[in-house]
Amino acid sequence: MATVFPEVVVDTPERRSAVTLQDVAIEAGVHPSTVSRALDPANSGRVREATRVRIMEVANRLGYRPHMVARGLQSGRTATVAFVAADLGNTFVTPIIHGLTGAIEGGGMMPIIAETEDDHNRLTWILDHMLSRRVDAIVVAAARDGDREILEASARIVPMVIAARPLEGSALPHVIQDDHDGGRIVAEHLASRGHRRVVQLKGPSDVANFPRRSAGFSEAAGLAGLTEVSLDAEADHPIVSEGQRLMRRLIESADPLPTAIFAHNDLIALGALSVIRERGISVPDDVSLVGYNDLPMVGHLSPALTTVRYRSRDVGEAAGEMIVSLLRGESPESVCLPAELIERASVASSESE
Amino acid sequence: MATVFPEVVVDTPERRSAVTLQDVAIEAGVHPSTVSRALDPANSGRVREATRVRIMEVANRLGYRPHMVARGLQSGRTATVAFVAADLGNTFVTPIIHGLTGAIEGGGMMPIIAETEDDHNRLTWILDHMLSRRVDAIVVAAARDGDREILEASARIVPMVIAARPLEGSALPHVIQDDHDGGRIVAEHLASRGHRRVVQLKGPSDVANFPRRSAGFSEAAGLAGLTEVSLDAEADHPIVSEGQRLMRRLIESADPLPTAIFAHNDLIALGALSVIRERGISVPDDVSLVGYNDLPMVGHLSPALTTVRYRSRDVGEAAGEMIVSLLRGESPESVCLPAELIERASVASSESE
DNA sequence: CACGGCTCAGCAAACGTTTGTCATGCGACC
DNA sequence: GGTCGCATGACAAACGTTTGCTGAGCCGTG
Repeated sequence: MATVFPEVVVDTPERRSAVTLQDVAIEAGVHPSTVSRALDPANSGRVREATRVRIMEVANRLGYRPHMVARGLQSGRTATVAFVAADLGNTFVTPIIHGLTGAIEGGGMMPIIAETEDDHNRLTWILDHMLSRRVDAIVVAAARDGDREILEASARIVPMVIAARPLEGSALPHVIQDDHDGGRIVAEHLASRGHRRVVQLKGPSDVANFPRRSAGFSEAAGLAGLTEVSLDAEADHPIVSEGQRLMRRLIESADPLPTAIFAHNDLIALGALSVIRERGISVPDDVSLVGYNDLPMVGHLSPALTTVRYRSRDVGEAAGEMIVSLLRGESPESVCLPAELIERASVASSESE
Repeated sequence: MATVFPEVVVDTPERRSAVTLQDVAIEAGVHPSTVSRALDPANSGRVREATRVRIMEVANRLGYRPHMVARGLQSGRTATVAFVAADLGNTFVTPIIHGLTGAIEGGGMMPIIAETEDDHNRLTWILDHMLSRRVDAIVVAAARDGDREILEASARIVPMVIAARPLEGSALPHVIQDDHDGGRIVAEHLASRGHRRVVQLKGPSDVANFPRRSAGFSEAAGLAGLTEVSLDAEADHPIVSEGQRLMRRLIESADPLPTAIFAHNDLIALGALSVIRERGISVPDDVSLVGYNDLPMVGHLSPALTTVRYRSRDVGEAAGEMIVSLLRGESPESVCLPAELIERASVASSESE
């Protein structure tokens, strides 16, 4: 049985602009290497002005476009930065990508994205893949405790910056926010509003941000004489449903409820809030609530959520600048951005004394 | 003046795993081409089983990692998909990237990201750059009216999918949502709740979603006998501050206010809401408000925002699947996802009659 | 007038793969 | 027993750049 149209492949007439450096060279009557130099601002000094102009004219006329893959093979640089996130579904990461993109695009670099889903094996696979792609650098915003070795191994091959999530016990360059201090200012804020019994809804302890927030909070709480109700559970992931789970557990186990709750991030706070509401409890009249991250829009919640601002765009931008610096052969300082409390309506004064 | 340490460059001992196909070949005592075939599942049939096993053992022992840049140069494929967004600051895009990544990573493909900032010249530059990088396909979620020609020109060179924002008058494969119908269901909902005088807070008309929403709304409003208060302005960009501007203008120009407002997206709705509040007007008691997109968290606003759900994750995923299909040489059907109204608390019944 | 140095451009060797073609050796079939 | 075909693997030519080296002219200087 014969195929109807065996050679129907002649479907794409001029697919892939085939014009190459070679073509330009021939048309301009020079050698390819001369074209290469003429087109590279850094080397165009090695070419006579008249020749350069002629070459550029030809290049434009022919619609020449550099072949970055070929260039990458020869030069070893791909103008590509890997960005590894934990969860691309989290609105927290867009601003990081935004900042990163802005910081690196000046050099013609662009980010290439992957997502670990907080799975160590996936992280390993992704790093391997990124190394195969010969990215110029890697930004990891998905570090967890068990990931240190694999990350440091990769960092020995290609420049790496740890962002957003600290990597405990590692000397890799990083740009993070001061979570310990973030925890502290929350505790002090609650104390200053007269709260005495407080509780934390903790994020997963293998993501270093959360133990740090926890420690900062507990230390300051102790100093301020607060009593901290302990909950024998932490969130498996920093997401809404886990916030709901923790909040239910708290309601079952603590009677009376503490007067203030510190949720380790806004999503957990949101989950807690929904459970609180469905039980007919009022925020902030019956219980105060503090989140973390200041996600877009939590200022418009009812009540507007008091939270710690996390400047994720700045984190992405700083990470990008650090990459650029690293690539220049410099040794940039790690960055630790300050935490900042955003006071809104979800914390009330406690009349408990 | 002599440089202190001229040859301090010996700083990176084993930077870049230098082990190449060549190395594996020598160690295994075969020709590089044999290694290449042995490692490629599609061609490993051309290699004796025993040889294949030996080669793989050597490759593992040496820690061989394929050099995707070299492969890309030879094969013409880079396993890379360009994703072009308008504004990476918008939480709307993360889910799109999420869906896209999930759909293409099966084939080892990864997205490379850029942002137009709704600037035609930037779009042009980005497309050029992506073509230089020899991406295998491009997903554009940033189309505006004036972009049609440049997009179609690029689409002649590399497979392209238009996502999220329709491109009026173009036959390029696309995956969008039915904005016209979205506008319709909003109007019908308002009518069914007894509203008679309504108004639109329009998004920029060069982004095709908005005229479509507008048309769908107006047609259905006409059919339902609603009178539409017209506002002689539209948002320059679909962002909060523009929503505020439009709302102020509406308050100045319309007396009395219509009983219901259709904001063309949630951000505009949010801006409107903040102005409404600062004037002491109540939503939904004095005026009802509908948004569009169902951004994460608008369900937790006060009042919870009635809005049209935009399944941006699904859009990203469908776009990714379409890319995969296109790359297989197929001709996938364009996708138009249905709009769905999410009724919440920001729309009340009107007792206006 | 010769020679040193500078400017300009060509030559060719990489960079690490993939892939079409060719060579060898073997068993099988007629 | 000769030829055919198949399995296996080597060879070499790409893919489109960049870059160190070489060399031809030219100018100025001694």
